[in-house]
Amino acid sequence: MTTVRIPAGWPATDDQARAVQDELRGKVVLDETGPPPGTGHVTGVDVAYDDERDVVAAAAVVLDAATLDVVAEATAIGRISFPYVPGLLAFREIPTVLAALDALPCDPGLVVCDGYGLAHPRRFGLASHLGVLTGLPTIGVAKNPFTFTYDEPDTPRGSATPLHAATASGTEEVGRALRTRAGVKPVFVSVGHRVSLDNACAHTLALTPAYRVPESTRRADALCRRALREAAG
DNA sequence: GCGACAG
DNA sequence: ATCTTGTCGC
Repeated sequence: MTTVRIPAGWPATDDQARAVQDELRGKVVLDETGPPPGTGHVTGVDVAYDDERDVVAAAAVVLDAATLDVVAEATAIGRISFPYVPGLLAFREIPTVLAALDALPCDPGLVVCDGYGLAHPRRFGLASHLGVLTGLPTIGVAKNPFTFTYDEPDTPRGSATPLHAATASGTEEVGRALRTRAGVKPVFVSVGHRVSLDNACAHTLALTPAYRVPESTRRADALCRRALREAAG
């Protein structure tokens, strides 16, 4: 476990945070396919909070993409760096997540985030932000549709429909509602950095042989909760 | 102006 | 995210 400080110059207001997103958005790489599913490493990252005690715990769990076995894991503890504001989630999670990733003894490979990438009010969600800061290929797999709309995918696992964002001129496809378990609420996949949407969905399916949510984020979720307990609660 | 809104 | 008991089911 490592301890982190809030970076100097970290945004203090919503306006400052939005300005950072507008500035970094141009650095997102969208013309790469990303690593093939089932090869190399896939890393899940997640964060747990104790707002009362001002503690945040992050975890990064590296899986072998072929077997989904845990290869390595790391945690980090920090102070809460930003309140939860829809559209500004990254500023609350990133400092501690970066520290957890840095503490890993091996290459993370593809990073799977618990949230959105391109599917974001300014097209720069947590997965995009983390990708730009690390240079790693990233995708976002969220459990809720946020402000976006979608048609219900067909019942079978693997079925998908477009995730739409409302724009001034109409609608824009920002991701996909993907059924990872037959007849169960879909997850919402979007591109982060250096990965195509098709590949992001293929990875998500490879990571969900048994549960709706990717094995990577399930592992990271359990680990960061444990780290938070041991650090605070 | 009011409500909704990833985690 | 987090607060929280039991309960139905494999």
